[in-house]
Amino acid sequence: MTTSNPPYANPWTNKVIKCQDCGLKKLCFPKNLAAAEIQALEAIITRSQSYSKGDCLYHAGDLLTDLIIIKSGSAKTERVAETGAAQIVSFHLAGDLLGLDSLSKRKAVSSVTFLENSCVCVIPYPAFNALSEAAPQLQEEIISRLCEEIANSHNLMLAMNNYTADQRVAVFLQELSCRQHSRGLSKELLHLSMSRNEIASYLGLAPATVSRALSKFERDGFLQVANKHLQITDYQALVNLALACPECALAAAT
Amino acid sequence: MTTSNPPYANPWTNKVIKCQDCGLKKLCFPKNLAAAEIQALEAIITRSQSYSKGDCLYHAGDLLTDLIIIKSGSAKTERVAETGAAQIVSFHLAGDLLGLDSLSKRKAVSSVTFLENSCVCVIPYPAFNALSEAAPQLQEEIISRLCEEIANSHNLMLAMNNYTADQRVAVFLQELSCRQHSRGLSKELLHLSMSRNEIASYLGLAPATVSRALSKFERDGFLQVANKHLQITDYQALVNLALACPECALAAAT
DNA sequence: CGGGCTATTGAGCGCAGTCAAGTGTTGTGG
DNA sequence: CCACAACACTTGACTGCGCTCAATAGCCCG
Repeated sequence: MTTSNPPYANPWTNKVIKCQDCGLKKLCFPKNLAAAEIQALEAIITRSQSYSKGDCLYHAGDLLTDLIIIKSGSAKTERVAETGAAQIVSFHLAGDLLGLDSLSKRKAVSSVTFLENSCVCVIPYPAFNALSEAAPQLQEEIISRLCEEIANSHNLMLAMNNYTADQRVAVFLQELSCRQHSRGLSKELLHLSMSRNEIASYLGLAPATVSRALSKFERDGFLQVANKHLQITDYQALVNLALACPECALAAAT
Repeated sequence: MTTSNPPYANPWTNKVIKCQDCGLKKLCFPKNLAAAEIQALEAIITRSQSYSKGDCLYHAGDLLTDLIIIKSGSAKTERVAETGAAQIVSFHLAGDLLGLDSLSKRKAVSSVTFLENSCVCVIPYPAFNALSEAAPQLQEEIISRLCEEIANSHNLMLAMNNYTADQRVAVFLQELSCRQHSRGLSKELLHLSMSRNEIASYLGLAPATVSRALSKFERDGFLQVANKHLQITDYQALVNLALACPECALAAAT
């Protein structure tokens, strides 16, 4: 799975990037940590392992040995029932922690797959646990992330149960827009790394319904669709449709 | 909200019940803790505050100052969107921790309401935090509970998106049956503390659809319905319909 | 015993799913 | 670099599940 490039180094530049110099430091795991703690983290992080589009980080049932953070790229978390029914439960962007739902068991309850070529930072659990004994803020940060994940799930459930197909797609776009924005990217230009199929699974819709919604938004004049490149031309119209979705507030706070 | 009875005492017997003597000790928060830690917990727990059916523990936005555990009774967690759309995201039974989704912010993102007359144990956050510095197992336990909550949400999402109305109701009954069973109660006799309306909200269905599903189960001969008292007469038939729902495995492990 | 609420059941309709055909896009090998 | 194959997406027609609305029946409280 892992393509072979030197550990501890960015595969593009072959240079080691420290947390202090990382573009994600305002957003990523260490955002609330003191300088000394970040320095301690530096010592145990393996940087910039890279994966290709479609690579699987782990499957349900795998043993987990590390805390993984997306440095660049994106991923999906998918849950599969014994019946074979599958459900994408979250999309992950740069700065997100992966495998939070499996943290306590150390055994994956879902699978994570990369949606594009991606790099990750790896923190081995033993070293992390040793570190968090000295720095309780690390545990706090983990707990905070877990709470966010719960709140996100609940919001998604609310949307799935109470909103129409069009509204759900609007919520999805708004959420993505907010998350891109908080990463310093444009609010209006969305680059989807996931397929229509994956969006449909996430929102509990049929793929055809997602297509129809996007086409409708284009007809209604507030979105331009060019395959995976979307442009929101009237943000307020989108928000009106999504009706002040709570995801956005959360994503903005992240 | 709180009815006035002496703190630290069971309102029925007026006797203080220690964690060691509590019927829930196999299931409740301290289940994985060492004797010394439980003893330390004892010192900071306020026991047996009681609430009446319909009482609200807290509303979204309220400041949270304590960790709350249901000692007896049941409750629901409800999330309300700015649009007014409401969604019940979980039902809580004895031994459950309340307000996990609001833990990190110390400010409720959802509201908790009791479904019947209930008693709770209260652990003030400051005392709890002080204690967990000395006993990291406490933090571990919290993290474990949070992970379970995430997994539960994801399972529910999966059910809502992939299962028919009948299957969802079957999943709900099976889940409840498992949770009752792990609390030492019957697997077959279910006593619903929630209304059809609340079940419908939880499952993302209309109340009428829940009624219809229950009537159908009765016609099909594996369930007897007498208002809030249900009896599962063919458990396997129910499981076949719910198709090995993952909730059950989780509830059994709790 | 009556009032109010909750649950059940029926009739009809609409949203979104399914199926299928057609179009566009991407990646691969000649 | 082009041709082709495989795949992803769009769009249309039709169907059906579950929602809505409404009327009736049952339960629980004072």
